[in-house]
Amino acid sequence: MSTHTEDTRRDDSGRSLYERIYGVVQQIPPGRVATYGQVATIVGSGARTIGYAMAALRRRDVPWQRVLNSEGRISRRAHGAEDSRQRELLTAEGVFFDRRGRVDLDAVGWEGPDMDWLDENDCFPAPRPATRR
DNA sequence: CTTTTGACGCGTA
DNA sequence: CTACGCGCCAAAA
Repeated sequence: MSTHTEDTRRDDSGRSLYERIYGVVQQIPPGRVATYGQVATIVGSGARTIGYAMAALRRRDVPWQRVLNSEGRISRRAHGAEDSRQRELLTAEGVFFDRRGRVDLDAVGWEGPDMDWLDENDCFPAPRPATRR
């Protein structure tokens, strides 16, 4: 089909940036969480882009619920409220939220893909998310 | 082509 | 703790 408005940003393996992002998120194991910034560093883009990709997500094979913000909280949606489903899904896989609605990134923060995976997928290492302050 | 719109992060005050 | 600014940038309008 000869369109000119479709996504044309591809890497060497023919994947769009969003597809690469989804590929990274799929590596996060159950019971662990990554941050938007962490995924961004891994794919080499800005943190907000990860949020856009999650918002645009239509596939069901991507564990989007495991991506939290740098505070270890569920980011608010455009409407202003948190997604209660995200918290349910994480709770169901054993991720504990404290009274302030935060998870302990030091305890459940994902360490990222191993070097081989990063290499094969043209990604970069990123620091494990940690509790700030 | 331009403008708008965000599931972000971090420094500062 | 809250509030604000600004860099970031793909996608849709």
